[in-house]
Amino acid sequence: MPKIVDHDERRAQLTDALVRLAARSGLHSVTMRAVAAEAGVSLRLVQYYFHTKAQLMHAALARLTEQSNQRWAKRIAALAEPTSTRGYLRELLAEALPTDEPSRAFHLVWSSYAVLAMTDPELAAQPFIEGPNLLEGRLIEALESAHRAGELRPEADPSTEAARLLSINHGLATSVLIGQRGAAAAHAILNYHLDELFPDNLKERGHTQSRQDS
Amino acid sequence: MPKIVDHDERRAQLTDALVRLAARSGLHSVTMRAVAAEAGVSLRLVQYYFHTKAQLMHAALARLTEQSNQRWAKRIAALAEPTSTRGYLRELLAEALPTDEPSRAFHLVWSSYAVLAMTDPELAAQPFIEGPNLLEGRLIEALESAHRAGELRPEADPSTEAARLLSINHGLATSVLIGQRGAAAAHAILNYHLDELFPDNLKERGHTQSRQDS
DNA sequence: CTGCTGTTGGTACGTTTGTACCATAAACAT
DNA sequence: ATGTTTATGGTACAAACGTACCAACAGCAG
Repeated sequence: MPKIVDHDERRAQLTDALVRLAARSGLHSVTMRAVAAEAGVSLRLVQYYFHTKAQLMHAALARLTEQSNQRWAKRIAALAEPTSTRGYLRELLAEALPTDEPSRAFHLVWSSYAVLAMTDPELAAQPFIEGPNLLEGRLIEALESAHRAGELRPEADPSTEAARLLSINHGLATSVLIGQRGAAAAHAILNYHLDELFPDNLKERGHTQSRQDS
Repeated sequence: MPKIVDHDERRAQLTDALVRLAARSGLHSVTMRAVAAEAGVSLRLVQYYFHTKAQLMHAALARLTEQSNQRWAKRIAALAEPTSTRGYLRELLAEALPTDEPSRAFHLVWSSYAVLAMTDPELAAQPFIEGPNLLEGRLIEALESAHRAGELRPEADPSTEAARLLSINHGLATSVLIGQRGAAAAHAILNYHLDELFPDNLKERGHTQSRQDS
């Protein structure tokens, strides 16, 4: 058996090229030829690894969510152990905001797919919504523990709070992508919301959550 | 001069057909021929009133925002005079949520345009973001008056609250469009937020805002 | 009626799309 | 070397796209 090539890695190169292209020129400008050119390979090779365009699109979407999950995992792993729930949430949501360039690219392409899925049942069946759902799971978990610890308002409902946070985050993300708001303004609004979520008069019991990076 | 036809009305028919088509099959499936078929006219007619496809797309976007503004104006005009600020906000945001079919169509098409605008500078220059901006203006206005009336938390900032409301609303809207959440769940979260915005312990001074439709 | 102008329908051209096919060169295990 | 897999090139084809062009009809002035 000659010329052993990692097919998955090759596919990753191609789907990455697709994402790069989509982030730059929009998902509508993604063609087999354009992807081949972006990846620096021949059109024939793209056809070799993805028999049809739909397969390529689906694979790119899968890789997109996979990369996003990896970024999240890395970010919370890099988080210092003794962190407040609030800091944890902010770190989680900061990744979900299109601040830096890779995050911006991700959100742009993901939104493009989301819009496509609104009218394409086959794409809607693809569980790429799991990205947000995974985030929502972590949010619920964190909020429930915070609620048990008495850091939240007593009448707060953790799962609803998680949904609200997620909605705010997505709304802010698109507003930033559209250019309606700057990244700083989005972060400010997010912090405003977290301020309300964690009222000051409840957390006056010497917590070590002092590290305040504005 | 023979055969006098209202050009604007004709254009409206065509752009409406475009929006209808885009809401059903996605903006990517909008072609000159498809729009002509949807409107029940010939391709030549579409070319006659819109020399190029870009003009047609821009006109449809303009009409979309115009119709949206009209719906808002009508909705708040139909609102009974003695309404609480909270009821006013809920009415305003209910229109901005893809609950009924026309509202769903509007959000779907608007999101499609928004995604396009992220990579198309010419489309981004088009001031179709004014729709949300107009809503934000009304929100700020209402929240400022409510703040002056003492219905809000004293430390609340009306303009930030407006931005937050708008973000929540947009996030909820897309989650409903994606099928991640039902319309009822979205409304519940919205009411949850409004409950927090207008705390009960502040409004216990015999206001006539009793009409509570759940 | 005759003729001009606004309006419509049909048709065609060049380009780009996804997909398909065939031959061939390069790389590596045996 | 032998043979199988990987990769590339070229070419082609039907379909759909935006756009342009040309003939024909409808209504009003003279």
